[in-house]
Amino acid sequence: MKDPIEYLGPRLKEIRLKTGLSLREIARQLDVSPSFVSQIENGKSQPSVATLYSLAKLLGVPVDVLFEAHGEVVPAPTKSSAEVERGNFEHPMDAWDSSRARISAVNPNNRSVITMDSGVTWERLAATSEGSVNFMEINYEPGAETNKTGELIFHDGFEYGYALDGELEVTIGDLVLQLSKGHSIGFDSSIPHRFRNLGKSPFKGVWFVHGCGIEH
Amino acid sequence: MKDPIEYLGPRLKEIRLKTGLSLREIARQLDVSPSFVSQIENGKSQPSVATLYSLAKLLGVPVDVLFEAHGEVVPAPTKSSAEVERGNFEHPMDAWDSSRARISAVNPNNRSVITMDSGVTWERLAATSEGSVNFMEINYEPGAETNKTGELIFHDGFEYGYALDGELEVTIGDLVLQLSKGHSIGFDSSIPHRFRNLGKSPFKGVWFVHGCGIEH
DNA sequence: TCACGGTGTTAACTAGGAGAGAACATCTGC
DNA sequence: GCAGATGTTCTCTCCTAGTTAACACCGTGA
Repeated sequence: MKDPIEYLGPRLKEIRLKTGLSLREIARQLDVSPSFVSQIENGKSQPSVATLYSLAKLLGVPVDVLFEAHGEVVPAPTKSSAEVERGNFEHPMDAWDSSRARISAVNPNNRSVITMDSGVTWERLAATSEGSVNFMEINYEPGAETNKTGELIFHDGFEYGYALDGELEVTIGDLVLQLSKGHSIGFDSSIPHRFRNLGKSPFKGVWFVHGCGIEH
Repeated sequence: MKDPIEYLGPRLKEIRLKTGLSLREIARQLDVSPSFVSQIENGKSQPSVATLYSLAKLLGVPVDVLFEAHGEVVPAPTKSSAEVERGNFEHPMDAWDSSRARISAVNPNNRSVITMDSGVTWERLAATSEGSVNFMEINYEPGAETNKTGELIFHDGFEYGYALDGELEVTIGDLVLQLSKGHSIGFDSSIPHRFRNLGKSPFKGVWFVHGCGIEH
């Protein structure tokens, strides 16, 4: 039996490529040098347990899978299309300014709307006074995706979603799942993720994003 | 959040003791010095990935287990069907224990359910690892109310709601409003509040309760 | 065409810690 | 008493995790 640790490097690279993150981006997040990440992936060096752990966390996989010899390669590449302009801010909970009201009630035809890339809209469900929170209905038109470049995004905090209508392909780390009416999810937003509507009808969902107030 | 790596040593010791192996025996098997094993268990030193791996293998546990905070390995994530319990706890976000998973996906017929007083149920929408958060679908049968005594309740944190179906009378402070499909609210939970279903059909809504980040 | 930003790779180096080895203080049971 | 377990805490060494270069390779745009 060969040493499973030999596979660690290649395995890491495989998973990283699946997430679409660059080696340098990983390094930036882990606060190590890019060269070191390269050395790890090529088996020229080994991480400490600490970096191994945060590496696994960042990629959204349990540590154990890093020791497994082979994972099946899922294609899931990209597909770019027409260009649109986007609302851009680095964190989804900064989408709206926080209000001062302690109570907020919103009815459906009265919502504040933000239009993102290519058929993605956010409608605010409550004008909260909390700065670190965003409560909204998200809409993905058929073909729409979080990021038209196909890259996965990540940010501090947690995200919770409830599917109201339509279907949504959700990719979190190397986990891919299909969300349909009534399904719900919750996940650590620091795991790289992406949503895509591969179906024929628009997807609607109740979404809740909140930061943990951690700064880096 | 504390560094899970701090737990590694104690966790190892705990598991080792459970297996009945002596520290020196472990050292012999791993081909390292007994003192080093001791240093690891007491957090005075950290193993390399290689020794960490063979350590886990020797103890017969997946590596991930070594990073979990405290005992009770028990992999089962409460997958089974609707378990029914009576709810009494002081704060709605303590309704379920926080899980360790960073990603949680739940489908509608697989939710963990808590039955409250008089026709009120909570169904968990995500087994979050955040302690201060609760993401759920709430159900108010016709005639059901938050508190059958008619009193208003309050607690720390914030609450956000989205009405899926039916009607709900919401009282927050001296504000009374009617929630119907598509309506949404958000409010400071420290304001005394109460919900009542005065209609003829059950009310369903997506609810999100979260504390102010206070640890307990 | 060159410049510039991105990507991943390798070499040379260093500081810190992984791990050794001894000596320590317990407990048994003979 | 001693001989054998157990786990702990020193001190010390040498290896290696992680650095800073500089490297070559794209694209893209001016």
